[in-house]
Amino acid sequence: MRDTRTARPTLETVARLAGVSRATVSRVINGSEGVTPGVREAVDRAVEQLGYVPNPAARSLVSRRTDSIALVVPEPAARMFSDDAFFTGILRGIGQELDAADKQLVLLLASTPANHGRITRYLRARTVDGVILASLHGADPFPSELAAMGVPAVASGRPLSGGVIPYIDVDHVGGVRAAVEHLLAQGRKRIATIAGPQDMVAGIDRLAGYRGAVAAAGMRSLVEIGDFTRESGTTAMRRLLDDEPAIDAVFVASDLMAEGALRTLRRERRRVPEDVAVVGFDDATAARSTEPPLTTVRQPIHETGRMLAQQVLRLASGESVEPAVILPTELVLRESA
Amino acid sequence: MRDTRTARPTLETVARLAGVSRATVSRVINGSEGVTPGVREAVDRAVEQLGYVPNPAARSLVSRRTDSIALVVPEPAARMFSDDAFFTGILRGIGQELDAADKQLVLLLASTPANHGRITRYLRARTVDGVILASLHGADPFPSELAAMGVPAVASGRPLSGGVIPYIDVDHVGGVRAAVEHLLAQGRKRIATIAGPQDMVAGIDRLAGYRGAVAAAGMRSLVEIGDFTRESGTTAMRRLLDDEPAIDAVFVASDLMAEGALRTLRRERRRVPEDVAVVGFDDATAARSTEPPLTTVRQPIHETGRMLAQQVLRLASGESVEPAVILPTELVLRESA
DNA sequence: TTGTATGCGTTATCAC
DNA sequence: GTGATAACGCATACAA
Repeated sequence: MRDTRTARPTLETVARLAGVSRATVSRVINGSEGVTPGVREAVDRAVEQLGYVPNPAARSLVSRRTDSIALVVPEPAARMFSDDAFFTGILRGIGQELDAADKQLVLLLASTPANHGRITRYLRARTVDGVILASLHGADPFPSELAAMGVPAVASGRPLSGGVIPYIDVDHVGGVRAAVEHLLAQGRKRIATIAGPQDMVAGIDRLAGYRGAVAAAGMRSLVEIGDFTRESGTTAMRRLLDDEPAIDAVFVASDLMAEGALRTLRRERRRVPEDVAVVGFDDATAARSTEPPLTTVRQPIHETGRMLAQQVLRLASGESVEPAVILPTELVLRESA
Repeated sequence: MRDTRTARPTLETVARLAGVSRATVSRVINGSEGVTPGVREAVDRAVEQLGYVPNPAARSLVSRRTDSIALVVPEPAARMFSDDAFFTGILRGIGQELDAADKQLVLLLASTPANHGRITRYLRARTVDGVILASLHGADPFPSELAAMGVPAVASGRPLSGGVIPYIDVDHVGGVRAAVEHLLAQGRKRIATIAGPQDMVAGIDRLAGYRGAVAAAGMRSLVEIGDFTRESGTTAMRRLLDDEPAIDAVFVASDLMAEGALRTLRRERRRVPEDVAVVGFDDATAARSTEPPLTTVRQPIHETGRMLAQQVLRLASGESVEPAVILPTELVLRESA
């Protein structure tokens, strides 16, 4: 006989206390239809009294659901995130939705190649009902692997590897177009860009947006590539000024790089926005505190997280979802442009 | 008869293919001692051929281990993290250690009170082998709750609620002392501080460190309280200058607030470090890029994460650990002081 | 060294 | 409406 005070109660324990069968207790726990109110009450009391909590392993073993969703974060992404509210923003969006659906979040940090195998194995074991992919770099193998394994999965950002799984992304091109048009409306004549890395969707699409908008205005492109860090913004801006001193505006593909660019402009004694207008992208927290405050393209980070969770939950429950959801971006006017 | 091509293989499937019993396969999988090399090989081949992966639910049901650790992040913490590499740094440290131990990370975002109950239930269900608490705000109820439930748990940062569970923290006081002594060695006469919120350990301990070091030098304290945001640094610095124009140095309890303080100083035309020396705390990425670059107290974030994971793994495996581990901080000299 | 048998705590399919 | 009872997939004590 086991010590009832220390051993965790099971369905059986509850059933005995309530004077019913395990099956009935299970029905009450899972909110099944046909249970007499009186019985239901008795069971609820017993559950309360014993502090009973269902064993997820046992439940999952038979139900074949785990009630948990994995978020896979490749190392390059983790690094990118580290100086920006992007990661935590997405995370909180995801958390909110999973919470509402009573699902758990399992975080998989894909750092090393060894670890990659571990993750694949983990996912193959169906330890989670679905997967959210923070696939920020180019040749990410996860999307196709997951598709092949038949695991419900959605990606954050259009996977470069092709349309094998549904994804959520923001309207990079539209956002950049709005930015450039704003600059044009101010009468800016020489609009350059500091682009992001060209092996990341955000880098690629924002540059494409710039090229398109500038071409539409009959202007020439003027491009420097950065890597989304503040430092790269500083040096890219310097190169830009060297190449083309007549620059009167620059669209920078991230706020962090824009901070760096502002720094260079300050050093070079170019007034912002009088001499050179600057527009960033992200609407990071810091964009409010730069000098001058940064005009930037806001992307709905929290909403992206929520959407990711919503879609993967749909997939996990057998529904199908749109192959792509593109969330709107918005130009936020401050003082730098 | 089930379709062998779609159904996931089980121990049974592997056993048949390898021509042995389930028990033997289980032994091979779990690396038990006494198994004939030949048999082991046959099993490995079968596993490989079938792409067999153990079912975690079944395994956990019988073994009573889940091979996963939860990280509980209260909402205030999540918000704090959002503009700083702190969260991702801790996360990567934890990830690295859990990875090495082949454990999974379950992220629990404790946002709403409703959600709090959900989390407690989840933890009580022993769905994880241990818990890491990112308990950054004052009256966090989790430490005592977990202690009462007997769940292996460690906290990041000394829990204000008292010593109910082991914790990992950094040497706030020592770090601040080094900072103040550095300022004293420069001959600074009027050293103020911008402290953090006084319901967070980091806020409390850093202020205590400042008071101690200043008192030891026979000087008076001069304190303004911020909330760790850039904006609060800006306004606190302004108040400080109003109250005591003769200030020639300030220790700021976070780099983010220090950025704000630098901004105010720049506006007030005070040269840094000539007129006013500034020392921050954290060594955030941005500390390298401020103008001038920020002298600051570095805390070993990654190491903290690793230590958290190590300790909780020890607890989970039945060992006991020190009630507190304090990691060293280090003064990083740049140009602001 | 290997195989047999049992139980882990649920859910679900039956009868009643 | 409720109660037996059979899986679910694995680890392990015990036998052989």
